[in-house]
Amino acid sequence: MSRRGEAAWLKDYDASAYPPFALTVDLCIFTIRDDVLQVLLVRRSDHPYKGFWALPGGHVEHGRESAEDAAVRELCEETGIAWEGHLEQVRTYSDPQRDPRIKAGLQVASVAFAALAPSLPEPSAGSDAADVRWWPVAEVPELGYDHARILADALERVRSKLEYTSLATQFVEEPFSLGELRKVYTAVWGEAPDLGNFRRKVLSTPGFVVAAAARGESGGRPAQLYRRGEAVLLHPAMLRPSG
Amino acid sequence: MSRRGEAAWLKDYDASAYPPFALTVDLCIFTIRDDVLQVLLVRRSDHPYKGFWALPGGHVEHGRESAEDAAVRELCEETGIAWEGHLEQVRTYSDPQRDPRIKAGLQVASVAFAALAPSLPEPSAGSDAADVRWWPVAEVPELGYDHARILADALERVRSKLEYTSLATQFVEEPFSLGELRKVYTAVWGEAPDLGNFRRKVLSTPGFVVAAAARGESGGRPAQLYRRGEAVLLHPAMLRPSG
DNA sequence: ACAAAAGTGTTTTCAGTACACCCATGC
DNA sequence: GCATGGGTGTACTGAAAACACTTTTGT
Repeated sequence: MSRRGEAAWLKDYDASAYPPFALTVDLCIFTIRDDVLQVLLVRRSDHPYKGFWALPGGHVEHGRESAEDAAVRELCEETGIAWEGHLEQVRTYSDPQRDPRIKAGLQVASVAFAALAPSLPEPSAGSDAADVRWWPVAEVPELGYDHARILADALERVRSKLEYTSLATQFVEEPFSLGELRKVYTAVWGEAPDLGNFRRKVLSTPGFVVAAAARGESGGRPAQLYRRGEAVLLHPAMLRPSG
Repeated sequence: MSRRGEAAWLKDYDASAYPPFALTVDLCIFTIRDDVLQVLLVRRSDHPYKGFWALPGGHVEHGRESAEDAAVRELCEETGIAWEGHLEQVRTYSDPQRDPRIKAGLQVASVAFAALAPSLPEPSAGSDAADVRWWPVAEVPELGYDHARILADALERVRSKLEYTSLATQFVEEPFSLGELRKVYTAVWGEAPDLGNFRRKVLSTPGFVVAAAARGESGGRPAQLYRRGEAVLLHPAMLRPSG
């Protein structure tokens, strides 16, 4: 097939033959504050679901962005920081009834992402949000759209990814101690992995963490500090305490 | 928020304010034929990528379907059977440049699915395909769009899901012998798990398989037959031989 | 001295690995 | 008998679980 051949059919191509979908992204931005897993929610200042708490997100800009690009852009707009951490596509939600705008002839499909971050600055409400705040995942209020479902899926994804990847290191600021890293697992799983076994598992997995020279101080004995290693997958997995 | 309140803003909602996306599904339909993992491909009879082999798929019907619904419908159209097996959403591809129709002003986002099936009837070419056939995954030709990438992602998903779920049972017809089930792992991983260890792992996992009364005959000793159990997750996972 | 956090051993238990061996059937 | 596929046994190894214990700091 030649480039010239492509151009020919493109001239005749009728884009309007296909009814329009809107493509949006929804973000589950997780962090750990006060040793508890928290998620960023915004209170909607516009219809639909005006007044409801919901996941931050927005429209993918047509012709210029992928859903991933849009997620990074929205993350920046919502949290005020240039995103550099891990961004995980969870899944896409496209049920026609999931967004009330179907009644106006618009079917909205949304690509959900999970983002993990070390503790972030307190966010400030943007243009399209009446309020923004971190919520402990156990205390989230009723959410608009199908965001309760999306959040549940994202949470399960994060929990299980901790088991077989080095994802937990995305929640801590470098350099970090093994105690800090263990707190991540404790917060996400709701139960603390055994201290000794945890240390052995992390240190015996090549590339999970790499030692950093410095030592910090807190209340007790200074800890050896580490940075993130190159390893992504854990083989075998670190199993959560109660299966 | 009242229903009455919703109706009010909907009247003023301008759906055309958002540029149109097309939403499609791409299907990686896997089966095992001749003890080899195979995938269904179609040869495109229309632009774009006319003449290229590609994954089957098509447009989500606006206002009437979710991507999952569309996947089931396309599966039926492509393979001629009412789908009852497992359908796994892999991820969504939305890079503006992934589909040449962006030059005609249409950005096409595609939700990819992986479907697993026991051996299916030989497919016949449908209206929008010049040819249809099964391809061993090691021998697939050059593909149109970004389908090589999609297929690679789906393959990796299937391979890893065999490790920690009972997904393999979706590839065999009930009732099945453990030898048949083991062939699934062999085909997907490219290496045979140890016979004895495999049997022990499967039989010791509650709900992986349940014994069926009948016994079959082939060339050798008749095998105990099984049906799929209720278990979905394997804890701990069954690891593939070479990491 | 004592609290707090880091870090080390040790014993038990269990699961994965590798491989050898026995069973039932058709030809 | 022997090929074919089904099925069992066992010794070796290594990692996970549970828990006790020691070390180094701040106050």
